[in-house]
Amino acid sequence: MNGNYEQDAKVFKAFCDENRLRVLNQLRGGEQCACALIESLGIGQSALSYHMKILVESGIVSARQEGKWTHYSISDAGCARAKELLNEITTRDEQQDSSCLCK
Amino acid sequence: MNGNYEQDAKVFKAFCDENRLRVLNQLRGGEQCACALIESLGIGQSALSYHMKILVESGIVSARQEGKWTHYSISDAGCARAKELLNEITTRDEQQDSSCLCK
DNA sequence: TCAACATATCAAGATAATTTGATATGAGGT
DNA sequence: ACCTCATATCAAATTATCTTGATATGTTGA
Repeated sequence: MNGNYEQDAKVFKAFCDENRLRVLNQLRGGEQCACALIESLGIGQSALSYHMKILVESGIVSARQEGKWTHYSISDAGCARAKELLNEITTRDEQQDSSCLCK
Repeated sequence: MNGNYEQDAKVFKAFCDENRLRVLNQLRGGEQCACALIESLGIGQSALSYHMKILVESGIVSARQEGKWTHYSISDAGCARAKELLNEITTRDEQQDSSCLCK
């Protein structure tokens, strides 16, 4: 763990909201434009935009502009990074000693 | 993806708060009791208890009572579950068709 | 049983995240 | 240039999360 908890927390924020999980689930089928997401999630345009911004900034989703449409897709690099992070966070660190002083 | 987004989001909430990431990082060194965590994180007793509850309920941490002390440790099963989930969420689903109707 | 301690819970306030509606930006077509 | 459409941004209201201090619960040892 590198110590920049704020940055790491940001990555996982992608996954800790129901609407964002719904978006991600839909993107598992492949690239989608905003209009398709709005329709199938039954969410306001403004709310979707808000969540997509968080997803893109976390690195988990990438956005591609095509004329007036924005197409979103899951970013392999971003996901790989998230998996690495999760591994790191949950793997024992032999450098640390665990001696608990209480008792 | 199973569709219970609320439950899945709960798992990732373990990782999206700075203080919880600090706790997890410290637990990578092995089991720790609450008093050790309070001291090294410089956090109030009540606040730690709040965060530990979230961590335990997410399944990522397990608690072991020993007399008046509670010892916390990273749960291998919970972490495995989180990794599975993350994999599922970020893996392409061939069942879904990705046709985007716009344009 | 009582006092001391560790942790949990509660209620209040503080802060942050989310939703909504209104407006801004920017692309395409006329 | 103008109009329309897709998306982004903003401000306000709502809701969720986090912190703090006070109190409750449960354990240990005298």
